Parts: sequence; structure tokens; C-alpha cells
Amino acid sequence: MFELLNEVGIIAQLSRAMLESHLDEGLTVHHFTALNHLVRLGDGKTPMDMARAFQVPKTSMSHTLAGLEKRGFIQLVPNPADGRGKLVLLTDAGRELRERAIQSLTPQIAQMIPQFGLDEARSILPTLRKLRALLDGARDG
Amino acid sequence: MFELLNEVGIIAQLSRAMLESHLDEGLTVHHFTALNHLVRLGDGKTPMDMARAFQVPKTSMSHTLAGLEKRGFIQLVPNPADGRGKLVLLTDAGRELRERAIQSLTPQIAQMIPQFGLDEARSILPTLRKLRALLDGARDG
DNA sequence: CTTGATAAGTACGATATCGTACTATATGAT
DNA sequence: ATCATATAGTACGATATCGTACTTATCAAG
Repeated sequence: MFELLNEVGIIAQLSRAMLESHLDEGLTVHHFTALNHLVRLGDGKTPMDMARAFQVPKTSMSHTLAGLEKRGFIQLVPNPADGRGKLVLLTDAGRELRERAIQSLTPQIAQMIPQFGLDEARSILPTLRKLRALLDGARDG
Repeated sequence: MFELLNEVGIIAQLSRAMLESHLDEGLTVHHFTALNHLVRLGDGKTPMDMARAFQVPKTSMSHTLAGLEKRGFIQLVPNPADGRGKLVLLTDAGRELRERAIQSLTPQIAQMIPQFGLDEARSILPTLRKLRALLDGARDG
């Protein structure tokens, strides 16, 4: 089990480095990850939602979002349902940036496929999802 | 493929958070990861070896190792084979610290096993190893 | 033996991360 | 309605990360 998590950690580190090398200067992996999250799961989340999802302190998320807002990739608007809070909205520029980053990354990923095997990749996905769900639950259980 | 790496990234993030919650104050995940690397693969590596292995800048590794040395968990000695370099040696305290951290983490990991299934964990390990090797090679090729 | 190029580690400054303390709003009990 | 408690976000300071520039040592070529 430790072995498994260790291996996963190394893979994540290597793929993060790969992603980083495809991002324009001034844009960090955290920025991309936040944009990607919003595109995949839908925007209109609160900053706290995102901090919890990424397991980072709210001050860190606040900083990341401030950077994205300053560059026009997201918009922070007051939360109509909660006077204390805000909502994070994607801008077109934000969607485009995320799309461009993925496009830039694609050739390098695609290059790995013949050696790796899509079937094999697909076959382990359900297990990984289960593991993620389990870890996700373990933090409040 | 993106899906796979994304899932792996989330799992790594969650398990890192779990590990972090089991470390004494003042000790970071980076510290633990470095110690773990030395125990698993043997000490006597150079700082540069480790920086490359973790894909971090040498200045970052230098800082992490300085922290470990200050607390007595490793020892930095001149490299007899290279006057420019140093070698990283584990101390007994370092080995013990790593062992204690793992012991502290074990119950929480063990708790997941019944729900997850060891067979399933074992079955995806070879594929993950292959993926790691592929990513590892992709950075210079 | 010199010279030029490369590599290991350090110094230092810019930015990122994150804990603590704070403000403002929400929520629940009475 | 009032008050206690909890929550969203911000301010700020301490530490971490990492890029650039530098020092020192290696190594290949002549």
C-alpha cells in the first residue's frame, strides 16, 4: 500500500514537472490546476470550496485566485447567497488559457501512448478512482 | 491519458496531506520524502543526485538538506571522489524519524485496506511502475 | 601545464505558501 | 431580538521555493 502511494507520488511529481514546462512564464501549476478544476467541475464555486477540494489553506487559495484574477482568467464576484463570501467565475480568457495549455501538452502525452498502451491505462482508472474516493473520505472519517 | 494523470495527481495530493498530518511540527513532506528516498535507495548520494531524482532545483534541495542536517537527521560530508561535491549520509536519528513517521501513518493506511483490497492494489502496481519509467525517460528523451 | 567548458554547491533576492490574528456575516439557541 | 458560536475572506509575518549569479573544482583538448 505504501509502495502504491509512493509510486503514485513519484508519477504525480514527474507529470507536474512536465506540465510546468508547458506553461507560459508567470503561470504556475497551481494556477492551471485551479482553472482546470473550474472547467471540469463548473465555475461558481466559492474560494473555500476550492481550498477544500485541493486540501490547501484558504490563504493559499486566496493568493492563487488573486493571481488569476489580476491576469483576467477568472472573476471574483460577491456571493448572492452569502454576504461573507465570493464566487469564482471563469472568463473566456481563462477557458482559452486552459485549453491552450492542454493542447501544448498533448503531443508529449500522445507520444507515450504507443509504449504504454491505452487499454492498460483504461484498466487501472477505476481502481484509481476508488482509491481517490477512499482517501477523500478518510480525511473526515 | 489526461484523466489518468489527473487522477494520479489528486491521489498524490490527498496522500501528501495525510502524510503531512502525521509529521511533527517543523518537519515538512519534503524532509520526509528526502529521508525516505535515502533509506530506500541507500545513502551516500550527492545533493545533485537527489535534486534530479525529485525534479527540483538544486537550490531547493540544498535548503531541504540544510534543514535536515541542522536537526541532525542527515550528515553532509565532502565527496572524496569529487572536490566540488558533498555526500548525504543518514544518521541513526534520521532512520528512526522516518520509521516513526511510517509507524504513525500505518493505522490510517491499514484502515483503508479492507475497503480497497490488497489484490487490487497489487494488480495495478506494475502498470504504475511502467508509467513512472516512461515519464522518467520522457524528460531527457 | 594551460585553457575553456561544464558541473556542484552557495548567496541572495523575488515570489509562493501557510499559520495566526482579524473583520464581517451567518446561524442557532434562548 | 439578542447573544454566542462558527464560517468566508483578508492582512501580515515567517518560512519555503526557485531563478540568477557566483565560486570552486573537474575534465577534455591542445
